[in-house]
Amino acid sequence: MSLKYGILGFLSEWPGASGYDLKKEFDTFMNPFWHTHLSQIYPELNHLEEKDLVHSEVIEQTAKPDKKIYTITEKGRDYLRDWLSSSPQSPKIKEAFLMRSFFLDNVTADEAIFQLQLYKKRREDRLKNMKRTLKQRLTEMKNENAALTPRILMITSVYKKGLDEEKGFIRWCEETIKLIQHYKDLWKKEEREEEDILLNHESLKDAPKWFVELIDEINE
Amino acid sequence: MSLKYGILGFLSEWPGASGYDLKKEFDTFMNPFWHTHLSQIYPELNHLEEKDLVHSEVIEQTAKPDKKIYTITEKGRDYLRDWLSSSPQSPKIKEAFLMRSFFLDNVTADEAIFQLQLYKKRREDRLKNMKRTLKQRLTEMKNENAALTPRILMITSVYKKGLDEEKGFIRWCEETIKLIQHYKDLWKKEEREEEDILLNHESLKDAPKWFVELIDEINE
DNA sequence: AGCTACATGTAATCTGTTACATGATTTC
DNA sequence: GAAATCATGTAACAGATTACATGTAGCT
Repeated sequence: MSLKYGILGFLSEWPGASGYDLKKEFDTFMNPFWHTHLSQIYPELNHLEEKDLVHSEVIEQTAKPDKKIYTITEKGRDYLRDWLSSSPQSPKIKEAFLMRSFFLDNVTADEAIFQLQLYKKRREDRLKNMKRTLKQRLTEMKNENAALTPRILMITSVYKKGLDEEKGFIRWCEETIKLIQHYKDLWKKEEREEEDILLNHESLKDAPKWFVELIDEINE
Repeated sequence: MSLKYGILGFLSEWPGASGYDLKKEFDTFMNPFWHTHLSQIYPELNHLEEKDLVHSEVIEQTAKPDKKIYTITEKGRDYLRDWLSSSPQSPKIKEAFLMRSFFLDNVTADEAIFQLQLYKKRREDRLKNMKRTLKQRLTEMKNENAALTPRILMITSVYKKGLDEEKGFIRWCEETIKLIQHYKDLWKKEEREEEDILLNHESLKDAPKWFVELIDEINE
């Protein structure tokens, strides 16, 4: 549903991209907020052209396969602006790893910690790549034309959020690992039942700070 | 792909839920990380039962339609644990509103600000609902059995992240609104071209702090 | 009289992913 | 000699969404 707008949005600023170029952009520059496949891009481009929202031109190349480059039409720009002005919906969230974490009491504390460490690494890699891509693009833009534009503002703002998302997940993994380590004994069922740790202020005294704060926040 | 694990995970802790019950849980308790539809839940439950991962029982009700309640089998628990121990993948992010924002230079500054205000409201509503749900569940758990369990730890940790996500988006909307307001003139094309604002330290002196910091962070 | 909650499903459609197909050039 | 890059697509399958179907009880 949103893919077509991503394509139109990208073409609105960088005309003359091919389907293959677009895929590379989704994998790098647009990676903080969207991903897709070539097998979805090509039919979508054909569909957009049928509706006269984009227009294509075949470029013959030597030593490389021919390519079709696309330009957005005026009708396409209107269509994009209509979307940008339509009422934004509440996000439809699917965070597979948070779902996993929600049920991590089903495995051992060590396994849970291991999972969080692995996921933290994935997010660290994403953060590194994002920084690299942003730096590269800002440098390119500076070299071409050093003027600050609305375009650069919005890109920077979205990247700020993208980078913060990665940092946020990395921090959360670390905090959650500490939490599990602190309460590791709870995972050993044998040691429970006798003396239960209660969900009250005294028992939470030396628990990680954020955990205590959350319990407090919820109880006003 | 992950839906079945969400169902198994939920049934692993709250046995005796119907498809209808599960939908309510996805809409409330599991809302911070997943969403789905009844028309996806019912076939999935039948599929899980065919594979002996869950087992159902029809409960006849008076004044209400009959319902089928589900219990996870031992095979189902193994299947869930296998998933929980499998290697977590890098997230496949689709944030429609960030994509929108990335292209908001295509509409006026006022329209962009309006969009961000609307989206901020959506996130504020989500935050309120999440807090309400968490408070309610923690209260229920306390009343039943005040013991701190791995289950409660993981739920709390995931909710901490869910709440932070909402707060993070709300803050980002506010910051981005301020940024657009600060650079509003850039959106009026006529006033540009004459004297371009450069992407350097002097021109960024009175720009929002986070914006300057990001530019610095990227340049090491 | 109309709406919401309860409860389970199917059908049609749309979106997304993996696999397949082709073929030249460049890099390891 | 194998793998990656460039380049465009189709086909099959999996997952997600909207619409349709049915019917009672209770609330406004």
